[in-house]
Amino acid sequence: MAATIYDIAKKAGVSIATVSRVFNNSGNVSDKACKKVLSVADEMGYHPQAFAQGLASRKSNTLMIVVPVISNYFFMEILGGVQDKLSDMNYELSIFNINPNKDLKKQVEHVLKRRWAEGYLFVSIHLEDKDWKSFQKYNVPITLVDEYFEGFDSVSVDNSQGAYRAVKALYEYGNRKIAMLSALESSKPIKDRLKGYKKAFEELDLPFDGKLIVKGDTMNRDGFTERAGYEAMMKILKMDPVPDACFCASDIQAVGALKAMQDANKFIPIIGYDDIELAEYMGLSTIRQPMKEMGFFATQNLIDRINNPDKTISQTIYTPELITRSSTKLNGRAVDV
Amino acid sequence: MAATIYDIAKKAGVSIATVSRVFNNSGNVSDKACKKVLSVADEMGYHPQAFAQGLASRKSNTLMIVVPVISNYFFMEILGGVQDKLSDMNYELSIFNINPNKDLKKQVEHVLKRRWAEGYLFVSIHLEDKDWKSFQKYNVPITLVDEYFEGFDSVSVDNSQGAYRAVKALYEYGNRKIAMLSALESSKPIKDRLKGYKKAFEELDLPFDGKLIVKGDTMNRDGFTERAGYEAMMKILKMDPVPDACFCASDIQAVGALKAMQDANKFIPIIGYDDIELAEYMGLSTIRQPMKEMGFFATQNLIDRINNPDKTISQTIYTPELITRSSTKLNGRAVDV
DNA sequence: CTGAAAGCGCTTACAG
DNA sequence: CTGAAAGCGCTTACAG
Repeated sequence: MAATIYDIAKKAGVSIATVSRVFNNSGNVSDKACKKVLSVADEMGYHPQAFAQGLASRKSNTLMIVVPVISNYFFMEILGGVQDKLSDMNYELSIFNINPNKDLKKQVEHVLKRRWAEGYLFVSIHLEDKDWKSFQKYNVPITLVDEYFEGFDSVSVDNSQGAYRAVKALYEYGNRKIAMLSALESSKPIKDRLKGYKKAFEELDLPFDGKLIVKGDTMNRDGFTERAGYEAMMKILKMDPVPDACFCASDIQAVGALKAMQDANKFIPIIGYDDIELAEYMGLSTIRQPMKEMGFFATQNLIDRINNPDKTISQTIYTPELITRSSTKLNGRAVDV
Repeated sequence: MAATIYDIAKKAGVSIATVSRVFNNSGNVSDKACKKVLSVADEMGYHPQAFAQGLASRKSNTLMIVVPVISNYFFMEILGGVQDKLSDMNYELSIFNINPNKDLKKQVEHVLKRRWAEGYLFVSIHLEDKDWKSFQKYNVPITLVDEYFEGFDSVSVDNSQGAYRAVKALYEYGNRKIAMLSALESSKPIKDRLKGYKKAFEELDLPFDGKLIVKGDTMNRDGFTERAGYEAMMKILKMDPVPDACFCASDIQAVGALKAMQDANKFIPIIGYDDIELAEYMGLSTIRQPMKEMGFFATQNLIDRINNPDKTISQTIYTPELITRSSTKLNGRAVDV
């Protein structure tokens, strides 16, 4: 059996209170006692047990990040930002992966009830306002990322605005028949991006045509995959006439689309969405979401709220930015390799 | 203040033992009592607190995954496999991110001492045998991924063999001057892949030339980035004469290399390493590491050990597989777009 | 099937 | 600066 605080106290000839003080840097310990405790602890390989500390102090020192799909690029970048913020803070990080086959609301509620963490970061979890509202009663710090609800801090990007900018840029390059390479319509980001796409058509006075909105057949990860992008672009290239240009709902789909164009040997200008690291190396024009910054900022926000539960709720909305690279530059000419 | 087991017990007119039994499905509770407890709990939004359960039962129901860099593709895929395995198991998952600026061994030891988890998955953590050995005294289930030590279960890939196969394949396609696009030499995977590269040269009776081993200048993530790959390939293409072909130490570097070839408008056959999802869409030939399977299997292994601490230690070594795509097909002809 | 009670390993006023 | 003691919210033999 591993050593406990009692073993250390006995061997060091002090009380458990003193041992506790040493490990919590709470001061009020003589140099001598401190050294003795530390050396005994080191010798016996002792360190306070996280769970006992958590229970006694009523602080878990843990943040939990709740996500729907763990291996997607958006989440990876967010996670990177979270880690950057956490790197020199004394918090543990737990990940809760939502099971897509079970009830979302129940899973979220369960997580909250267990009181595992001191604060929760919900990433890309989309619920109705009334559901979010019902969680307020748990009275625990929550920050929403890529989602919006007035009762919690949130950090998100204006998806509609992003799509709008993409279409408008394509238009300004001289394109008129602008397709959208979409994904699962019921997904929140797609809904918002579709909205922006349509808004652009209205403002630019372009004739709207539902057939220009195309998605792939593979719908895992809600269709945000290279494969789905490939499939969709193949459909687009088979249209007659072929659209002038295409707005892709995500970079990862755009990667598949690029491949499709190569295989079909037909090229149209495209703009992606996200600005994942790869985009630069693929020469992909895109709408940049500052994912890492969002993760960093959201974490900071959450920690601030933990330390100050009464601070004003803040809604942070980033406006996505157009990044121009070569994928929009072949505009106008019919490129055949 | 949130409800505790006492509140529920009182309101349901039973003892706390009964409430506990209900939530632990330990049976021996009358239907009536069970229903009553459940309805009261639901009404008061009660669920047992994880930390108190953990302390009392001496089980944390948590697995911890320890990694050096959180946002790299290898880790992402491993994590995906871990989650797949965990999805219907009753375990929490914590992530511990090693801080590259602090002492590695101390951090690992600290993690172990806190006894946060019931089992630990170390991913790409490379220590000397004597260090791993010293951790055996903590007597806690540990599975190593992408690392080998005889005292713990491990799951890894034969990196030397993988590199060997890549070079041999390139050779069989008729190439003789085969470069290696490398990364930080002190990184364990690079060491092993270099070994395989050299072994192939010997066996194939090719003249070894250290100048053929090239790396980029950017060394974040140990040089496993698109940028480093781009830089290195640019150097390779400037060599006189240009090498016939190139083995890239990772797919992500190969992506950068592909871009470099495009920008320089010079193409040589290349083979990557990993088989990340993108590889297929880039037409990148590669050496496949079954990352997701490794994560899945390692997790299963770890859970098995938690349940049966005395089971025989197992070392699982996957042999990587050559996947042929278009990036090796332009062999022989001098392609200029 | 049920409850009283001890114990898990800590923290933290409180009194000195 | 130090220690005795209560308490954190559970689980789990034990006795019935």
